[in-house]
Amino acid sequence: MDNIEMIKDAMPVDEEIYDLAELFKMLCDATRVKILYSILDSEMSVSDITEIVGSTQSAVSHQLRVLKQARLVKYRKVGKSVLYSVSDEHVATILSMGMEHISE
Amino acid sequence: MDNIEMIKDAMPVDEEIYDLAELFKMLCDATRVKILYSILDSEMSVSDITEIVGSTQSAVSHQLRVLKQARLVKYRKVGKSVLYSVSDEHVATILSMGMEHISE
DNA sequence: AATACATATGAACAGATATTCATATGTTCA
DNA sequence: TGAACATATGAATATCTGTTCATATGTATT
Repeated sequence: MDNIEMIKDAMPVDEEIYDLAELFKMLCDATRVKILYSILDSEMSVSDITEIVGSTQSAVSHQLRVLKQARLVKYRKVGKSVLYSVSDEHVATILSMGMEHISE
Repeated sequence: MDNIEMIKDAMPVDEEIYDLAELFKMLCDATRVKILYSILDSEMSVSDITEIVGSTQSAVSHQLRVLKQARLVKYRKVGKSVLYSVSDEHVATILSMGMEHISE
């Protein structure tokens, strides 16, 4: 078996590749990264996130929806507010891996 | 100091955020992810990568340029060929962190 | 019930991005 | 030198993406 075939065999299947790319797609926008940093350690309301991120309420809400669909964030309603937080600790790990890479 | 201010202070500066998003942007396209997997362990020529990835020579070359600009891959010329490989082991780490996340 | 507040959402738009096609550049070998 | 091969590149295009604006939905308070 030649080298090319070996690499082909080791390659994740297409579905995994797409899912992986999809995950990173969530992290490739500065607004979304800021949102995730905002809610990494403690849950935050949309208006607080908006204030922290320095964007508009609408833009933040749209992006939260995207993150929600990707299951990267979870939320609970409290009165008029909705509190968001990251859905699992992998998010923090991936972000800090990335940070480690760029700060060389 | 309230919670919002604390989070704001812990937030990476904009430049870091953008660089981080930029890094993940390199990984948010299936073709680029496949290319990186192709050259994770051993260097490969453009035509071999093209064959492994199952795309066109032109598309692969364009994407290699993008990855090159982001310093995620390095290359050396050997005869008519150009052999590409990943520029550092962080790439593999980030990819496998991502894989770990999606395979839950 | 009326008002104010918090969040979500749809449409529209501008900018970014990946691919394709055609072709240029560069290298080897006869 | 000319032919064949390998890679790079520019232009064009179609698609995708993030923001904005306007407004809808939902909740609490009076």
